[in-house]
Formats: sequence, C-alpha cells, structure tokens
Amino acid sequence: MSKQKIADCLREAVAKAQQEGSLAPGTLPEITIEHPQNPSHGDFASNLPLKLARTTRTPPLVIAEKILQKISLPSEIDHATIASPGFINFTLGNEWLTKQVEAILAASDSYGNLTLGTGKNIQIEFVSVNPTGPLHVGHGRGAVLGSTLANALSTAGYLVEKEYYLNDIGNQIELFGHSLYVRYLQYFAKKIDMPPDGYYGNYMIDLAKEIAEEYGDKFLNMPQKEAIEAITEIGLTKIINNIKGDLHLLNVEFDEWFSEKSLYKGEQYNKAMALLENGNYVAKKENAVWFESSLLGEDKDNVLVRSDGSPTYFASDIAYHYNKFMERNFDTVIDIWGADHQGHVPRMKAVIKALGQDPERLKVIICQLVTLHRGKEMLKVSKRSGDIITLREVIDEVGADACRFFFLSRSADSQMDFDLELAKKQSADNPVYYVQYAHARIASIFRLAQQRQIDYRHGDISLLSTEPELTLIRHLIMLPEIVERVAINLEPHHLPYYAQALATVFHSFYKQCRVVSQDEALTQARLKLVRATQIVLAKVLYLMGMTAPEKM
RNA sequence: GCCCCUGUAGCUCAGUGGAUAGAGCGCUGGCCUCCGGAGCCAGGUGCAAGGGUUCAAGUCCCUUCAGGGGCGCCA
Repeated sequence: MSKQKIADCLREAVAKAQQEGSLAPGTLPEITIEHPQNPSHGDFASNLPLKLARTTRTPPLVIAEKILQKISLPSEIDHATIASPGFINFTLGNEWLTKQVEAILAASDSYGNLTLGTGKNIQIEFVSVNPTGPLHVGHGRGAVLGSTLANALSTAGYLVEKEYYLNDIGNQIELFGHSLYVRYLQYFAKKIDMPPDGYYGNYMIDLAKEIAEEYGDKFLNMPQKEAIEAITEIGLTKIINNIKGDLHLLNVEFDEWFSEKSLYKGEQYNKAMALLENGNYVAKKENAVWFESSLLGEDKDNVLVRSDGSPTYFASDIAYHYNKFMERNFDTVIDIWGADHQGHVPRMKAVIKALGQDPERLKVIICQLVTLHRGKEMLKVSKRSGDIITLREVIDEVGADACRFFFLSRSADSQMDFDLELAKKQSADNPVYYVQYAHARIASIFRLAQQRQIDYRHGDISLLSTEPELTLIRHLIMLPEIVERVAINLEPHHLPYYAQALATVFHSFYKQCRVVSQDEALTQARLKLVRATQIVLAKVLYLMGMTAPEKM
C-alpha cells in the first residue's frame, strides 16, 4: 500500500536527518498520510513537519526541507514538494499509474480484495425482525446495511457469516398466535374479540383466510390451546417465508436463521445463566431473577426471569450471545439494531464482560429510524396497529437497486426521510442509474469493439497520458482503500459516494477521449483502461448488492 | 430528569484534526458529423448559537437551542 510506503520513507528520512544532526532529536509522532482535497497538491500529503515543529523547535518549512534532503522516494512516486505551512506533497508517476491498469486487468474481479481480515471470523447479525408481520422500510435499511457490510468484510478478507435471529418464542409470538386464531375464527363468522394488544394489521386477516382456505375448519373443533399452537406454527412459517421473499427481492440472503427457541432446547440458556451466577452477577429480588448490571457500572439492574418464571428477551439475548462468543467462537460479532434498541447496548456490553469476554469483540451498529412520507403526509409504520407501508411495496415502487443505493447513501447515524413520492419521481433520474449507466456504456463500447474485431490484449498502456485518462486511473486505484475504510469503520455509506465519483470521472473521460477510433494503438490502450473501469464499477456495484447491467 | 443520535447549499445528504467545505435533486444557460444525451460543460448560496483545546476545528471538549430515539417483570 502506497500510504504505508510513504510513511516508512518519511520515518527513515527523519531518522537519518536526526542522526546527522541536521534535525533536532525528538520522538516521532504517528505519521498519517492523506489524500489532499485539491488535486494540485498531489496524490498524497503528509503533515509531519507541522507535527515535528513543536518538539524540535524548528519552523515546519525548514523541517520539510531537511526531510526532503534525506528522503529516498518509493518508485511509484514521481516527485515530492514542500507546501506552506508545512506539508510535504507527493505525486504519483504517470508510468506507475498506467501500470495499474494492467494490475487491475490481471486481478480482474478479485481487484480490491484485501488480506486485512485473513484468519478472522466475523458474524454479522441483522434484520432479526419478529416474525409476526411483514417487513417495513426501516427493516430494509438494516437489511441493506448488513448485507453490504458483509460483502465488504468478506472482500476485506474476513470469514463472514450472516445471521437472522428468529424470535420464535415469547410474549409477542403468543400474542401473534392468539390474534391469528381469532381472525381464523372470525373468518368462520364466530363472534370473538381480538386481544387488546393484538396484531390488528389487515395482513392478519388475509393470513387467517389463507389458512382457512388451505386447512379448512379443522381447527374449529380442536381444543383452543392445541388449535392456537398449530395455527401459530403455520402462521409463523408463512410469515417467515414472506420475510425471506422480501429480503430476496432486496438481494439479501442469510447464511443462518437462528431460532431463539433452540436456545432453550439445548443447554445454551442454562450454561449462560450458570456463568453469570458463578460471577455473582445474579440476584433474586421481588420474586424475579435479576442481572446486577449496576455492579458493572450500569444505571440499573435488569430482570432475567420474571416472577412468573418466564425468561425475558434480555435473558434470551444473553444466551444467544453466549452462543455466539463461547460456543461458536466468532472473533467479532456485529449486531445491527434499530435506534429503539439503543438502550440495550450498554447492558449487552456489560453481559459480555460478565461472561468473561472482551466487550470490544461485540460491535453494535445502531441505525437511526426511517420516517416514511408520501409528499407531505407522514406514514405510520406501526406493525400492531396495522396501516403500514411494507418494504415490498416500496421495492415494487422504486426498485431494489434504487432502494439499496438510497439506504446506503446515508450513514447509519443519521435519520432518514423516505419520501415515496420523491423516490418514485426520481427513480429514473438519480445517481443509481448514473452509476449503472457508466457500466452499461462500457459494455456498449465493448460490443462495438467486438463487432470491429479489435484485439486489445497487447495494447500499450503507456500511451495513456492525457489528463482525463490519468484522472480516471487515479480513481480506479482508490477501490482497495475504500474497501478497507468500509471494513474498518463499518461504514458502508462510503461505497455509493465512491461509485458516483468514479462514474463521474468515467463519463467525463468518455466525453473527452474517443475510445474506439482510427488510431489502433490508442484504441487498444484505451480499451484496456475502459475494461479496468468496468471491473472496478462492477466490483463496487457487487459490494453494494446491486446489478451491473450490460444494457439499460 | 438521565442517556444515545442528529443539526453543513432551497431540499436530501457526504466530508479520515489540515490547504480554496463537496455531491445529488431542483433552477438557469450552453453542448450530439463520430463508441448509448439515463451523458458532458458552466452558473451560488452554507458548517444551529456561544465559549474552549490546537500551529490548524464542520470535525475534539463544554454550554445553550432545536429535531428524533430510549429510560418496562415489552421485544
């Protein structure tokens, strides 16, 4: 990696200058290399002289001078210059730049793959919506975020497992089953009231109808308990299949669907609780069992087992994380939760500590809520009250690729407004298509090249020398850094911005540089460049979980 | 009351403590004899307010204001 190389050169130069006495001794600060915003400042910049100024009591520009006198530049750097108030700027050589085109072609779709995570396994758990109703837009955000992050992490070299945690047991499921049973009875014209906190959405009526049509009235004559159990099971399966279908439409697939119920069938739950008890973090108060998180610096304790003997969601989650860390031994676990789970983070971290694990191994991404509008009208997304706009409706309206791009374009920290009207109106006129169009345009160039039977395999890349060509290459070679940044910071939102920037420089290049022309040698060289661009565009689109169309 | 997130252009949002703060949409004007005009080029306004740290702050710290979320023997 060039940044690292430059940093090494700087370190060496400083050491040399200090040895010879031309630079005052002092401890070296951490050397950071950045990309200057202004292209005229070169490809890389270091602020080392500014940082050394204090300890060495020397003006930054003088330090820069001394460093430059001693530095031996890596081969890819053409020259380094000093800039006020104390930067050293580095510019890549054209020869090295053009060579990168060959490197990209050679790497092909593995270009951008890193070894950052080699040997480490990460589990990423997301969506994990209660299977009691259809997914809505907010869930789509988590789904897109998680699947993109998973793509980026595995491209960065990690072994990644994507998991959906299925809350298939507990209060909400009982309520769901009860509600569905009532709707089923009502379908057969029985007079019976819905439970007060029940699931009132219209989909429940449809679901009951579906079951009635499929199974007939056989549950009418069963004992209620038995009938509810059976109907719950059938309903859950149907809802889960719907969820899977929705996610599939969004190009989100999971490796594992982990059942909460299974925690109780095996010994997971008991083992986890035993560990907490051994650590003396468990106490019985007011007929309930508590996790004394206040011992670990939390505001308050939390109930594990209710006074009626049933475990809370929190207790399940403890067992679940025990399973993730201590049974399945993931090095790192990423949980993506909605903003309404924000308060759950510190106590979950406390649990990890109580289980004797390093809390740093658990990374929680809180993604802020999505508010849905249609024009000025605010739409509710409450599942129990009904009246929701489902994720599927949104995908149908704006398309999966546009959905993904839109969700990805905002950092998880910021709330988003999703205006259906706007999304639909702009669906033909937004960055999604701009990026995909660049890819399709390249495909079109190759259709022409093929038609003219141009063999560009021996194209001479050193012919690439104009500004638009070199600018394009400069953008192409950023891909590995982008992947690294996304993987380290868990911030997939950099991808769409990069994709857009890359598409922009490509379109600009295309306008200025005719690819297939009378000049055979130049045509071949440019076809190589264009192929490299296509590789990188396709890779970014793949990372974002979007299609890379040949035609549009 | 306490905790978390956010406040950047008319709107939706990027911005790794660095040099002249960016993009998309919208608006206005130009560009196709030639590889796809879903394109290219140009046009302008802005870091909520006030302190502080730093050679350097949109970015870090404190206060205030504003919006959202959380503080259950719900999940």
